[in-house]
Amino acid sequence: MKKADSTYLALNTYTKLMRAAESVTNRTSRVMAAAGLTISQFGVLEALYHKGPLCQRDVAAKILKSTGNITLVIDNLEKSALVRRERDTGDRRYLTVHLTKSGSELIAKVFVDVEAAIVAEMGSLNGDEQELLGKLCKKLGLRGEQQ
Amino acid sequence: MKKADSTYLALNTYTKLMRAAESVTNRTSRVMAAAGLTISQFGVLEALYHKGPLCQRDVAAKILKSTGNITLVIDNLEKSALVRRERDTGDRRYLTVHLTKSGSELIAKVFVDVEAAIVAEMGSLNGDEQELLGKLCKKLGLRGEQQ
DNA sequence: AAAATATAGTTTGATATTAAGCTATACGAC
DNA sequence: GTCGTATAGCTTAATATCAAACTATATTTT
Repeated sequence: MKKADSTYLALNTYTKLMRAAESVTNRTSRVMAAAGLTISQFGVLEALYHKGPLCQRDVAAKILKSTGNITLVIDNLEKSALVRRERDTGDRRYLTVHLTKSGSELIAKVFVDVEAAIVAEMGSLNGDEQELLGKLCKKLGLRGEQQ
Repeated sequence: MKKADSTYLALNTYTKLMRAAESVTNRTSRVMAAAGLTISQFGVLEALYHKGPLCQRDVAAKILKSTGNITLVIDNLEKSALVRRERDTGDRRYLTVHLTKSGSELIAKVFVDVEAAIVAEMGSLNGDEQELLGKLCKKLGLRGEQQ
């Protein structure tokens, strides 16, 4: 394969990967928006829902965002009374973030809907195709971890 | 395949797709950041570079963003003297956005670097794998167009 | 021609996001 | 115990992003 061809193929593949990810994200985020949640807010609630109360640093690590960002996202979730902060009595630097009752109820419902949306999105591929896509994506993603 | 299994597979595939896209984006955006450009700014400059002068609406359509957003991005590019706006003499509602000399020089250089970064990213897959990934992603992406 | 409608771009208000610097707390070394 | 360092979280200043309301211009209807 000539250099020009391989460059063309790489750019083409890149574009399709980005479009697919964007397209899937757009549609799943509509489900979140319908519940009044942004993608980040959903990410935080989901982390708390599946891992239990976490300190902000762990929340940040879980959804791969900066701690400054998490402060704001949790501020907004707190205003909506979906989470509450609790100062750790042992180490007072830590704030543990808890789901409130209404936060817990909301995320339980929205998570099911988002899950269904993702399954629907992936429905354009059969099982074998999904496995294949997963493997190829993993190979690409791994590049990152190693560097 | 049981429902639980197919749901699990779909969620798993989704996660890998997102991670791969994120990982590739992170690394290509570093190349842009090194040149002092954000992803959006790069997108605008690249559109103008390959399509010639465009009105803001067309720029917005090209990079799939809202027109309100484009106003700001172009404001910032204009401050950096990388583009200039020109009021259309025929239909005065239109502003045509042009690359300046320095904008043109910058994007010519940065585009080559970004292209190289993308080729490097895709390098973890061989040609056949890239074609396969492209096909699978296209199937996923298409869902969007049809709806 | 005047009124209604459509279109291009801007503004506003909310949220997100990062990097970098800041405060408060904790902990280990001396 | 005090000092230096590390850590958790907050703040600030940019930029991004959207939706919705708005302005200016153009076009269509009547």
